[in-house]
Amino acid sequence: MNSVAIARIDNAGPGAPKTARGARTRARILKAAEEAFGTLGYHRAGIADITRAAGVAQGTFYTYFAGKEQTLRELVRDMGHQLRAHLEAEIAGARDRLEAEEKGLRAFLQYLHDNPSLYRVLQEAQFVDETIYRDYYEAFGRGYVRMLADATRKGEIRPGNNEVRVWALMGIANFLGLRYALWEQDTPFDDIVATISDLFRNGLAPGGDKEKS
Amino acid sequence: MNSVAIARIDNAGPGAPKTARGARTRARILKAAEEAFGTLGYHRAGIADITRAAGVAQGTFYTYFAGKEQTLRELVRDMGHQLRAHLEAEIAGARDRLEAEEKGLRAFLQYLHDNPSLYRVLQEAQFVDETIYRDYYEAFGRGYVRMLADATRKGEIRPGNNEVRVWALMGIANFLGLRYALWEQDTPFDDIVATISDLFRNGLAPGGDKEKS
DNA sequence: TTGAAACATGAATCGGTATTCATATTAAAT
DNA sequence: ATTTAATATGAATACCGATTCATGTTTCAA
Repeated sequence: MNSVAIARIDNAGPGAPKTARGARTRARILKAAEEAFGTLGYHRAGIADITRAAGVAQGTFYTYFAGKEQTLRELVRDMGHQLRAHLEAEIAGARDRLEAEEKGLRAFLQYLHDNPSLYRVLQEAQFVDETIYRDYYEAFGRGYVRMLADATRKGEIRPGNNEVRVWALMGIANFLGLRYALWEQDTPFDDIVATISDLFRNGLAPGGDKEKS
Repeated sequence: MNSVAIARIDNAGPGAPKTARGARTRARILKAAEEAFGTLGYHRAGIADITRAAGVAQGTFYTYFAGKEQTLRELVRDMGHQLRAHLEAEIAGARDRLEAEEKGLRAFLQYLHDNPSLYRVLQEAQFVDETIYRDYYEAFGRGYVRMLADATRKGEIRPGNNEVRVWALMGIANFLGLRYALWEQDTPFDDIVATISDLFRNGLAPGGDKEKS
């Protein structure tokens, strides 16, 4: 009885699978959780919804996850990695920072359109445990600031407070994504990117455009 | 028994108070709900938390509100009105659109700092009932687009897709507010406004500043 | 003053759901 | 083939919190 209890406790953590079968099952559950959280939302989604979609019994969930919240945590981490990897690949060919911003924004909009769960999972995580959310954006922001610093050094953008800029840029992408990639696709991504590109190249103020390369 | 049931049902709605005392109580409950939702979050905040803070019994809550969700709905409406009224007043003296954007951003940051509940209540509403959130931003956006259209007509800003711009601008304010007004106040609002103002006046691209008035 | 409507109470109800557990089944090693 | 660890099961548990309701108290008009 005692040994059983200890075994349970040791097992309480993530319980990494030790078998191919286990790995498959765990992955199925995680994907099912992403879908459930993404469509129903974190609170409305029950463990039952997740396990039903994964095709396993409710108890199986706890073989691999310590609870609902840990699952959300892991999902945010995974989805963040995926997104970042995707964006980095997409902006790889850019000649300069402004072009990278254009490519990055377009890629982000498209990615959100194709993976709508990302937005909801991430935003909801904010209210389940704020540190999940903060960590995500602070990590994202740190990398972004580094890129802007490089660009400043290369003379591709004006000197300025790059940290503030980064949060502004993340806000732009976030809201445009919500409005034009998730809610209504009534404006072509090209138009959106062109509008924001014009903002970055010329600002909002009137007056002659700057020289183009 | 039947008449009682009917009376209950008729009463189920908002149950507008008919007495000064009732009005006071309702207002106390609403303010308590704002605080509870703002600090604990919508899901964690229980009716008991609200009524305790308001100094009334749990049942009293249902004398004035149909339920937890309706309360959130009403809060978002109220807080939205307040914020908009405040911002309109703050940008009233602006000479042109760019100055209005500066004043508006500074006022928004300050308002968020002073009323931190706004952010959380609004953002969480998104996942309780998306229409609450959409309505809020679409209403906000409509007014904003009108202002940019005016500014375009007056030649204060470059022609462009003002709807896209508005969503970008709302995103900027939102993220800067979250980062610099709610999370860490490590950067003076003046610096933030100056950075964003430079973005609006000159873009990110290098090259000579435009003429100043 | 009095009676009815409005307001207030708080304990009980009631539904829901995250988590546990005793019990099978399956996979790999000896 | 046998044994043991890993996986899987799903009903039972256990808790939580939104809502209700029978009852008491206050307000206010007549």
